[in-house]
Amino acid sequence: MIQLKEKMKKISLKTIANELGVSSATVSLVLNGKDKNGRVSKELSRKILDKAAELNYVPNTLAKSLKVGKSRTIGLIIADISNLFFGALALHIQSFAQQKGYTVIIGNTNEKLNEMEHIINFLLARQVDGFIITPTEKSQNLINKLTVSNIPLVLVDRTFPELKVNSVTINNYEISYKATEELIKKGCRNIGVISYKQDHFHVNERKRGAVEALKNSGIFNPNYIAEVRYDFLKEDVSAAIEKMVNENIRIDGIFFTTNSISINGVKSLINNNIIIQKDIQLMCFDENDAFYILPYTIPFIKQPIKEMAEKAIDLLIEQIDDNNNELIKVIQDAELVTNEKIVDQ
Amino acid sequence: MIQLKEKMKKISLKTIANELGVSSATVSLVLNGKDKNGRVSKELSRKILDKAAELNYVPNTLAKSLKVGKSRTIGLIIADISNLFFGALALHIQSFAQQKGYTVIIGNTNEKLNEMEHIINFLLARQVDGFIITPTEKSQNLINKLTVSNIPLVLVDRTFPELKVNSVTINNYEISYKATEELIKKGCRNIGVISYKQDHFHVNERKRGAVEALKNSGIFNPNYIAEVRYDFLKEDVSAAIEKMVNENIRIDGIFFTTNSISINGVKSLINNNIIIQKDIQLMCFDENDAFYILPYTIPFIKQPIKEMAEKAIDLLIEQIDDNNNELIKVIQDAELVTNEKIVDQ
DNA sequence: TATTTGTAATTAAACGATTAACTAACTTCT
DNA sequence: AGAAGTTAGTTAATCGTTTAATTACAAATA
Repeated sequence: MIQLKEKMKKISLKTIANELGVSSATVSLVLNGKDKNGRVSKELSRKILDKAAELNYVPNTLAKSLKVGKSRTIGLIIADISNLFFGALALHIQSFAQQKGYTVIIGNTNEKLNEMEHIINFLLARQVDGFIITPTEKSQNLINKLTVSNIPLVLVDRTFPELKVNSVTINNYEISYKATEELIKKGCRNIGVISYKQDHFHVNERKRGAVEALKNSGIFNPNYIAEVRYDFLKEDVSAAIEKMVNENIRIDGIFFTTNSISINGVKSLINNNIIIQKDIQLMCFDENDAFYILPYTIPFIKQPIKEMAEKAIDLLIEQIDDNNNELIKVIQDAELVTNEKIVDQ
Repeated sequence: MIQLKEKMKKISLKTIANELGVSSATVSLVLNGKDKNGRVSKELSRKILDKAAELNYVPNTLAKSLKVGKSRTIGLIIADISNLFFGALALHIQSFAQQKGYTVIIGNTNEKLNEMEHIINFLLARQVDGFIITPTEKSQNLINKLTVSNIPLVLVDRTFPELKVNSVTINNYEISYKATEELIKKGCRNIGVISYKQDHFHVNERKRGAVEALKNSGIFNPNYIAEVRYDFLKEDVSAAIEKMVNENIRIDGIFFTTNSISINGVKSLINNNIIIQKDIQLMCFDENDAFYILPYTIPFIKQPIKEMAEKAIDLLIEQIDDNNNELIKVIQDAELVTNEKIVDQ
């Protein structure tokens, strides 16, 4: 026997209006709380509210968005969602957005420019009210196109300093300088720096901060500066570590400029039987779950992820609501976390 | 000087139609590729396509969705997005959905029933075409409400066996039985099991599988079975491990029934100076980044996350497109990964 | 009494797209 | 030549809301 699917009739404003013998405008007014100062009588309001509940009315957000020209949706474009930093960032952005009544649609670019372009167009078609973006390399033109179109936009974590675009970042140079000084204070004299071989302003700022600190202490050694490729992260970090460890003067400290580099660096050190915190002092970027199982804390630079998320949402919604046109570049301070327990072995 | 925001006029079908002096219906036909077999002439098609490109036309998905009654959006409701397993699941679901032309809106319930209800209503208002859900405890009624409303739905990872609802899960009982046998084969005779004190069918099945294996080998000991609370995970796991380790007959193997328990368990063992793979053999649930830095691989049960994601999307879209009414419960086989390197110390 | 004010609703257009039904002008066939 | 078929479009309704403008009536004021 063929079972016909019961075509559950959708409940709309009109359904309620018809059942009550009123106009759908009145129903809309009541259901949106705009029935104050003599728009709709108390009794009718009550009846409408009751009927809506009875029929289990669910408003159609699409129709509303179409009418009012705002979708209360924001596009979040992340460079690499499998990276824990971005995952946490996305989580907080979503949470803050929700608090403000916005939905977030997440897109992942995998650090690819063409994917970024594709996702932006896709989200534009979905009528997002604005974007929060961690831009990929060389996406200046794409970003620029959005800003000249007056589309609300905030870059986060990364930015292009030459562009007139709102951003929320941390003080990459300063905190890296300070973090490197911390290694020096601990007595390290042969300090390595491992960074990406990429055109990312924020990462290069970190490297610059570390290098400056080393130079100002007179212990800078170009042999100890390594650059790894994003697409060969594991191999390159491993090679860099092994080279540093086998130099005639052995390295006694390393500064990693990103969390992905940090994780692979720590793994390489463990594999090479270098005892962290004894043979070598480390400074990582970002807190990391991968270090959770270690019996000690590796010093790291803690980014104010939650605050960045909140600021980004605030900036964006300000632009959306007020059509605020002024350019704002927020720089938030990262924090050094060094409360390590010394490993006892 | 006040700078007036230039009210960038939105480009719609009508804009194109007007500029070309044709009807918007024709434009719609062409832009949707429905201009075949004598609907629109070659030249006009060309002109419309060119004009659309020239004006940088972006279709309004909201309007389309409103008209056709499908949003090509699916709601993904995750119990705990900070959990790596769910993160990976979400990533793959999103990726497969995108391939099929669907957008995913993710909601996070934090394992809370009322948040789950709230998110479902929110997404219903956004006119999602269907749901993929990892349901929280005691959400049977909520799930049931969706199914009786004929809303396309697939549960994933977890399910309620008593409910007539589509699901994609793994063979929790069987793989746990097999995994425990593996520990026994390695010579373990005092095997602990740490699981959640919760009403989750899938986790309880894992526990049942382990317990059955132990019983069938005649080495079941109720003292070695621990249940921890979700909200006090760290403390409870730590206490359980310490108790097991300090029993008069020391434990020589542990089976963890989830990845979060696994991580905390491994951390506790390391903190207690128990040498994993020497003093004790482990079996974890799920691959885990937190173990990435260890110089050895801890045996684990690998869930086919990608395949689960794909199957879930396929099932859901089938329901959406074909109004397919038949009940399907997919059970996929998990895999035992035991290719560990022995730690050399 | 005539006018204003206040209260409680309705009307109707609009948002941007889709699509069934229709028209009009040519071709082709018998 | 008339009927039928093909080609190339248009018309108009519709999806579910919102909202400015309007109406209708009652009460208050001049």
